[in-house]
Amino acid sequence: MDKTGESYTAARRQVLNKKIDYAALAGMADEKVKAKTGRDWSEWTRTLDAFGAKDKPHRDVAEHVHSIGVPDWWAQTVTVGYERIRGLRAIGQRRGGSWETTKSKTIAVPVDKLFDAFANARTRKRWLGDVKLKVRSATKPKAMHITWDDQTSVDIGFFPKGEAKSYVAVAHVKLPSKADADRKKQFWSEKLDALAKLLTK
DNA sequence: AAGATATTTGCGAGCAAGCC
DNA sequence: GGCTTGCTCGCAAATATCTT
Repeated sequence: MDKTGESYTAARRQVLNKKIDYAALAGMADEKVKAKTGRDWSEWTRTLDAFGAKDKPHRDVAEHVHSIGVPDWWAQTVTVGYERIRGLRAIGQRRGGSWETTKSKTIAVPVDKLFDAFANARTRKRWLGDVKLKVRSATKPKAMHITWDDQTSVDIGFFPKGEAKSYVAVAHVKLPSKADADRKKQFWSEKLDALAKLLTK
């Protein structure tokens, strides 16, 4: 790698486009934001800096954005994107500094069966392995909440998707660091695959 | 390889319940 | 009472997968 050349290129890109990769940081393409909110990221960054968004809580910023005429959902997106650009938060980081990661999977099986695979300890063991967890609560074929063996918490949601299909969404919250979040994401990715295989077979 | 379709992802809101 | 934590849900873009 040619470090000098790289940073040189990056620097030049900044000068020429003055955009850097805000879009990548924010996780939302520049054209999209521009189309929906009337401003692209560099403009938003300027606008919000001027507003003093850096020192304000999310809610206030989102409200301000909304008051400018941006629709609900986009107000959130813009606010979160800004915070990421400014380094106030990273992907997966929640209020209070904890992290979360989500994983979901569509499986060609009715919700009941899917729910069962989680609710039934024996079935669960077949794809999840022997994990020490505590089921905090379980609501019919809709959702389930679990306390993991490391005190983190796992939220699981089950949703029907047409006739015989359904999908499960796993959210692992309260992770202490990004490394943990990454690890859990990988973990769930594998387990969910295993689950799909098991049920689909 | 382009286009169409399906799946996946991250996030906050709002209400309920629990705790100081 | 007021604050924190838990529970559920919907949204729209991004990414992956399948067609042709």
